[in-house]
Amino acid sequence: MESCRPKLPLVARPLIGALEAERVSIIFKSLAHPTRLRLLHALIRVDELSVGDLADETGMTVQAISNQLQRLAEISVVGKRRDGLQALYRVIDPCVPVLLERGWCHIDEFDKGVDVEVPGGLSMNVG
Amino acid sequence: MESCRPKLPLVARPLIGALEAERVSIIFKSLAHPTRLRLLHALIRVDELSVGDLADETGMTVQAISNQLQRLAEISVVGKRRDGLQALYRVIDPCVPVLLERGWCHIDEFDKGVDVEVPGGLSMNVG
DNA sequence: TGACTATTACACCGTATCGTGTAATAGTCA
DNA sequence: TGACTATTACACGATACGGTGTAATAGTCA
Repeated sequence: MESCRPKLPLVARPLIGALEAERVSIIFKSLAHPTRLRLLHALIRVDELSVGDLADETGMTVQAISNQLQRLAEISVVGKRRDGLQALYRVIDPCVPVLLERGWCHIDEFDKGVDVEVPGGLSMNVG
Repeated sequence: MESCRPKLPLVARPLIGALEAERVSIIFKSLAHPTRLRLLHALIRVDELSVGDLADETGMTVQAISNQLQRLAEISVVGKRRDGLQALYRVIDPCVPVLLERGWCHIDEFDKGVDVEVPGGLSMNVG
C-alpha cells in the first residue's frame, strides 16, 4: 500500500526516453486539472465518496464528476465499488496523495512570500 | 532554496478550494507533458543546458524546445541566463525534481508488477 | 412489477495545447 | 560593419480536453 518511494535519484538515471516520459506524464495529467485535484483531495480526506457526494462537495454536475472519475479510474488512480444505489470511489494509487501533498506545498512556499526576480540572471524564489 | 516539504497532511486540510486547486494544478501541468518531462529531466541531470543542447538531446526542433521552456519560465519552473550566444536554462523550482522523482517511481512500481489493494472489491492491478 | 434514484454513455461545442514554419531579434566574431 | 549563429516571436492547423445536455442503464423499494 505504501511504496511510492524513489528507486534511483534523477541524476543517476539516463535521460528519460520518449516512451517512459509518456507514461510518467499520465500520472501528472491526472493531477493537472483543478476539478480532478478537488475530487482527489475530497476522496483522500474522507476515504470514500459517491458521485453525488462529490458533486455536492464541489458544486459541479454529476456528469462532470462522473466523467473525471472515469478518466481517473481508467488509469487506476481511483477504484470503484458499488453499495446499493451508489457507486463509491476511493483513491487507490499510493503515489497520488504523496504527489498532491508535495504539489500543494509548492504554493504554500510561494505564499510564504518572497519571489525575487533577479535582474541579470535567474529568477528565483528566496525562502 | 530547498524546502518543498509538506506543511499540513492532506487529511488535516479543509477541502481544497477552486482557486487553490487552480494554482496547484499549474505545477502539475508543467509535468503533464512528455516533452516537458524530458526537458526537465535533462536540466536536472546536468544542471544547465542551452536550447540547442536540449534540442539535440531530445531530437526536437529548437522552436518546440523554446516554446516549452518559455511556458516553464513563465511559471518560474525554469530560469534563464545568457552566456554569449546561448541562453542557458536550469530548473529553479525546488519542488519539480521532487515531484518528478516521485512520479517516475510510480511507473517503476507498476513495472515491478506489484500493487495489490483493497478487501472491498475495488479494481486493482495485478502484474 | 413499476415508480423512482443514482450513475453512466455519448455526442456536441468551445477552448486550450502542441508542434511546425516563417520571420524577426540578439549576440558573436572576423 | 557585415556575415553568421542561437534564440525567440508569432500565426497556423491539428488534436485533445472539459463541461453540458440528453438519453440510457443499473439498482432500490413499495
